[in-house]
Amino acid sequence: MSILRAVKGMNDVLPEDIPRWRRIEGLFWDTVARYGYGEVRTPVVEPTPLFVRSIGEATDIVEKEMYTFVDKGNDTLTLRPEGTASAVRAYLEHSVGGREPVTKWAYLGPMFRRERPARGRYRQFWQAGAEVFGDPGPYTDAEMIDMIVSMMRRLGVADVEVLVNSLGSGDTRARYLEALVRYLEPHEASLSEDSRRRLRTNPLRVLDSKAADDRAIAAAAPRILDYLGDEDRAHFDGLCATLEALGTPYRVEPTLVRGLDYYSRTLFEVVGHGGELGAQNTLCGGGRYDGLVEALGGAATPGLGFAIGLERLLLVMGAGETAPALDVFVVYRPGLEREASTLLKALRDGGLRADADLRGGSLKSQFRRADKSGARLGLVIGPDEVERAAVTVKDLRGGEQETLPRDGLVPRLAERLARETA
RNA sequence: GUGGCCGUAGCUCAGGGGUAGAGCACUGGAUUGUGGCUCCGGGAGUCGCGGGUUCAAAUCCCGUCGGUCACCCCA
Repeated sequence: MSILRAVKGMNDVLPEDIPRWRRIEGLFWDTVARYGYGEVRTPVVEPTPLFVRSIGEATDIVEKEMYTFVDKGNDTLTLRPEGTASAVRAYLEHSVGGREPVTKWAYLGPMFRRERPARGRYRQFWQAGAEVFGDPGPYTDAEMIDMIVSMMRRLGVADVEVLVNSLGSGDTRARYLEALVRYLEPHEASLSEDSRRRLRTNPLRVLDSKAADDRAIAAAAPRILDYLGDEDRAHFDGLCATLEALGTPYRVEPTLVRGLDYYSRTLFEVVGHGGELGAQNTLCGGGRYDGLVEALGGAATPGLGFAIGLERLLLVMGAGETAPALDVFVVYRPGLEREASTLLKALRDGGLRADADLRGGSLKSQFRRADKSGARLGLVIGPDEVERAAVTVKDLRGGEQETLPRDGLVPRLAERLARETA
């Protein structure tokens, strides 16, 4: 394993790409703040059993994708493969439910899954997500979906589709699973190997199969929406009606299942259609997990959450414009390094983003660097300027320049830059 | 995890047994203290890595690592 190569499926983000990331992050935080969420930060490692018990023993994530290791104290730990389990753990550990009836948390950070990497799918990938504890919905469910869609719109991601489904709860699920297995069993011989296995371990997932034969069988399978009990039905209808009231386009997708065991009732996915996405076109996934908090040892508390894959969003979001990193670039004649340094300090202390090439070199080469830096203004210091206690200020877009007194220069420039950007 | 395709300069790529190339990028210059356009010059590559075949391998063979596509799955 080369030490000069990032671990497979894990990536560096270099400064030139950071503005796009910042745009997403900034918009995410701005959006969730508008909806009343507070930020939560949890560790990237948790005790392995937390994930096994929340995500589910028979899921792909737990079965084959976790980065699990034994630390020096002999504890078995896992790099978090998703954010909900940690959020629930923190919610319980700090007894948050006892202090407030409804809790709205948002988070942004790296997640880890050992899968075969591909475009839009990495072993360390970034998710921005949110959780709501204590609100049974369905209005919050609709609000959350609407929040995600409007955020994507603001990012310039237009071509998206919202898929929703309900997995019901308790009785509904039991009755449906029975009907589903009864339907699938006669077709068992025609199912793919994976689906045959899932028929035993997690029959719902058979609906999720992309294999052509499986799809045909799944298409004719009984639909969970036809099995919803009265309360589940009312919940789902309430979700749909609220989405319509909010003007959020959506499509009911009865075979939408998703790979985590903890979901109940509302389930949704936002898929993109940009050619950049390839087969990994799920931009966001989420749903309701009303049983999870209790299953992990807390009081019965409804839960709802989603996560957006940032790398995928990056593939489909609009280019946007990026502001140059510098306001001014100082250019000086050899021998005037001290003057250049003190001018730079004054500019920076005055709140301007200023730089220079302190290696010196010809004015020509310094100006070339000034140009490449994207700075708005070039400041020139030569013997003439020093003698007159002045600085020559050149507009690097137009080219016109004037010599201004050094005294009062910094606030003057700050004002000029502020005026021109406004 | 299975199968296909691809790895040559920082980037995009040509070269498919006989001395490693182009464009862009980087860098120096085109007379005195001025960038962008143009012109001239310069630096830069263990041809992903390891093994094999051969007088000779970037080129052929095997393995391996990485990327990518499909499957699988998901964000």
